[in-house]
Amino acid sequence: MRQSADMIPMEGKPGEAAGPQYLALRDQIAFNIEIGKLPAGSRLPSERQFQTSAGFARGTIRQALAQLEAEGLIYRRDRSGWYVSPPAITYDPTRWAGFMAYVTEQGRTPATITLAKSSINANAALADIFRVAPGSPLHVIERMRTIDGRPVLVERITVDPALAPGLLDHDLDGSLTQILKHKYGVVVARNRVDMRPCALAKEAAETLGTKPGAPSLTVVRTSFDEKGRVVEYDQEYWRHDAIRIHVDLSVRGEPDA
Amino acid sequence: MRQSADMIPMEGKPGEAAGPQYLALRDQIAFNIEIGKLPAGSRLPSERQFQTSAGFARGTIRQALAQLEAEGLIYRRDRSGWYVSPPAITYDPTRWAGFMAYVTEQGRTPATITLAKSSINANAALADIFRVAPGSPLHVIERMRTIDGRPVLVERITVDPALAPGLLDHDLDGSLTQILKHKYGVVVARNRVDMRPCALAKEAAETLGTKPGAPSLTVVRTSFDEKGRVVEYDQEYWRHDAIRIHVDLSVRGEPDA
DNA sequence: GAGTGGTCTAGACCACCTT
DNA sequence: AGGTGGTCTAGACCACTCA
Repeated sequence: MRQSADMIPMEGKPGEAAGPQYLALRDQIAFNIEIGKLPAGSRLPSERQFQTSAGFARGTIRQALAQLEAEGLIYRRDRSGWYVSPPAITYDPTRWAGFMAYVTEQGRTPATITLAKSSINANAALADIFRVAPGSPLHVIERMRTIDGRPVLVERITVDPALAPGLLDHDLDGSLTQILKHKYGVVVARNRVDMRPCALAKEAAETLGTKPGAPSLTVVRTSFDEKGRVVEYDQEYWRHDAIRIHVDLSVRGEPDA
Repeated sequence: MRQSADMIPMEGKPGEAAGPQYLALRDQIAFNIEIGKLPAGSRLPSERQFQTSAGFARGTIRQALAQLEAEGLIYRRDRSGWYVSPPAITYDPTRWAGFMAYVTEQGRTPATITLAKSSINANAALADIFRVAPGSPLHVIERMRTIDGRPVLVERITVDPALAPGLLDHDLDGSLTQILKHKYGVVVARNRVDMRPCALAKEAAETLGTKPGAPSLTVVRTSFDEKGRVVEYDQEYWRHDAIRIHVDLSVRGEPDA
């Protein structure tokens, strides 16, 4: 039996200030998410069902959905449908725990899939980061990580083989930092993290099962050992609705806000 | 004299892998930004000029522009046009400097405009944060901040009047933390920062001169004094292309990435 | 007042996921 | 095979900005 538009009947919402129609539809969907009529992970009616039930053109529907996506309330699975976003994971760059630990702590189920491992020759940018000559060999690992089965990030890790020869022969689905520490005696002493909102490039979008341009958060992490050598250079692309940054600090330096 | 589409002639770009037309147009525009033909702050040709020169329907043009906006390469000024984004400001939540200091340090010109100041009664959420009874009076300040004349953030600051009576009578265009420290002897000892990508709500969008749904970064900062009382609760909404987070840390705790 | 982006319509075909 | 979202067209009118 086909599912009709009103199998997930949307509640109306008390009148709002007039505005564009797509925002009214956005409000209505957001309202239904808030009150739990559309629980996390559930699927929204199809765009064409909205067309019928809401009476707008499909473009208008898609504007409302794109707005909700930008807000992090819903996400899309390419050519499958729109789904309500699960809660985000909180990430604290000053705490020293990895993905697996974070996610487990927060009552969710993490998983890692290694997509590719290869050896490349350093281009100018990488040569500069690792302080090696351009063309030097570097290990590159590409992984995808999921929370409760939903892909939330793709990452590309670069490691200097001088510090970890034969690294690619290990099982890389766990903690890389652990492998570096226990198998190679390489210990991370300093960490640099850069974050910025961005949009998914085509490739990353494909492996995350979404569309190029989907909003995203780029996290670039550079790890140094006690001698200041770069141990690990990790570029992560997160679904923007899956992560939340939290930092807790005591004062040092001069207040001047 | 009217400006014709080819007053900013767009360079063609070496052939790319086939894909949607809007991505091809995106690549072309991004290329022209990279090579400096479209410098930071400059205005792009109008959508209708693109329609003529690129030969696509306007919807397709707008898709390319929205993609570039999501990537942070361009931004819009409502009903005025599309502009190339200036470089982002780097923000380090572990460093103890305010907006004015950051921006100046990075060779840019900051400014603050106080939009509104008022007294409200705490709702449930705020009462919980400040540990006061619901309905207790609270100071609320709304400000907009600009870099080189471009609005980049709106913020809403809440302060407990018990700690700073008469705060609203001061000039609030400078550093609030300074005022609290020097006029009221209130010193911030601990700081909590939460960040997450989001989309601008209607009001914030209007004051930033953009459209609801424009990508954005929410930064919520809670400041405590040495006794653990909440001194300042600051909700900031940043244009997502204006900010970049940078954290530099030494290891503490257990590595487990 | 001319031009801009913002919103909206009503179609169409396609690639891909799902069953 | 049927349904989904992804892409694209060719119009239209509006609110607003800017000179």
